[in-house]
Amino acid sequence: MIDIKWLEKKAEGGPSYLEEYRQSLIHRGATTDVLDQILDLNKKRKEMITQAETAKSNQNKVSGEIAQMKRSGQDASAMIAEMGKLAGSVKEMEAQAQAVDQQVYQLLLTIPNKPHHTVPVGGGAEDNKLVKKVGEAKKFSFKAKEHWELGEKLDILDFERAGKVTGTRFSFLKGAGARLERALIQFMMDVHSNEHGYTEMIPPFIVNSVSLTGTGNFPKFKEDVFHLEGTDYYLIPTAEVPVTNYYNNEMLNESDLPKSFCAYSPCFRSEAGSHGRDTKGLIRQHQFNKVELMTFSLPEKSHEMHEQLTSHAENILNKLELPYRRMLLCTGDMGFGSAKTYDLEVWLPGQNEYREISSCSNFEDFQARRANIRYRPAGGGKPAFVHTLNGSGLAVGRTLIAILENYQQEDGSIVVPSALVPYMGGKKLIAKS
RNA sequence: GGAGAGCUGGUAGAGCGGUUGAAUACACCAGUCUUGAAAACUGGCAGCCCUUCGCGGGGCUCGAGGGUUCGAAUCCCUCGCUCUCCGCCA
Repeated sequence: MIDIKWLEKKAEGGPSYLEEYRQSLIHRGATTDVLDQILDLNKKRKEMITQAETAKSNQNKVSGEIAQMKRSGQDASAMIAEMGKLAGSVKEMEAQAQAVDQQVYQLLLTIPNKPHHTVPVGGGAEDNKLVKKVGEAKKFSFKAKEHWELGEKLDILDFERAGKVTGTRFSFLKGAGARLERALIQFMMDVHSNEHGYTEMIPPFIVNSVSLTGTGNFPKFKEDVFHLEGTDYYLIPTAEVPVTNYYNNEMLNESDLPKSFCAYSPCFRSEAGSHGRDTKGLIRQHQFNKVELMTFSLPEKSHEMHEQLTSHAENILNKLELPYRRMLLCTGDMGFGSAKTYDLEVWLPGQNEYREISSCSNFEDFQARRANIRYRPAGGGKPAFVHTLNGSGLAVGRTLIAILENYQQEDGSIVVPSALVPYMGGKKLIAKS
């Protein structure tokens, strides 16, 4: 959530002061009249609060006098009768002020974060900036196959039966495929907890609407998550939701920060609105596994932590020796709550293109404000919002795809990356049995 | 699923209709003492909102939401959560 005071202050400087933010809203597909609406309502809100509080103040004063009189044995019935008449209108004014306050809050929940100044301005993926490229796209002496073809031939992936059992965008992993998925989870969690210092976590895979509001999924992206009918429970679209809300409504100490967690979870996404995209294979499933990296940081350290977190995700790709590139997303291509996002894109020879395998974002105080996660500065002083960051470290299903496509051989067998061999019980090759 | 107990500040924990936004302790911050640290002592210390250039003033918040009342942390209702016991269960 954007700070209403920041918005107010910017607006005071004249229309030009908000121009940059307005532009970023447009790039993110939002309309900017919400801003004017919010600013107007906020003015009204302040007036009404002042009015209601003046009345309330008066009521409190008289109540105090009544208490005094009662204590000294005087008759206060005339005063009580008069206050009785006023009580209703005071309550009404309070309710009205509260209603406007709620309106402002609800609107604030629907507008995206402001981009960090290092983020390139742009409308879509074509304006993203290449930060670096690691590894060379492997040359094959034969035509590289796509993972679904490889997987089905090896009998380690089964989409057809998943369609029967559940529906489209689901899959069975089988035999060495299931084993490879499990090995990847284990491997990623080991690297992040042992080498990168993250505390591992397995969060609830179901959360409530408060948590989803905290991370920014609600109210705007409600249709993206699966709802458990008749409850306030939702399947998590990412472990980011439970892990970020781990400290919801809490006050941390500066000495507690930074706090970093790596969490394994399945992720569930309705993929509403992506009909027809990536319908084949494992790329876009309703359910997939992911290892998530999440950091609660001091505000002044968060961009440094962002670089670090991204490099931790990259480290998995390095160890698996998969070619990839890091993109800095432009204002128009970033997620709703992010101030700055790096995407890691892995090379997929079967599809002959780079595909996102991790997205690492710094939300600054956007989520902390929604979820009310603060810390008390070490030298004493006012509590402040923490900064939250997260990134995939990595999307497991897509990593499996990358391994199948990059490590394929002409006969359709798959060489197991050496870093994974111990996690595969010593198996070095996945071949047709 | 049944029965009971509880939910108060950063934490623990008093208060149970009217100077109680809340005793006390711990934590935290500042200071005295100390070569330094610890201990001891002294003082400070909830958050949010409105208002003010500032000093300050005002309002709200004792799990959440309603209600009773001139007035509610305290009484009533609904919901959520936690704990204990019983049942069931991986």
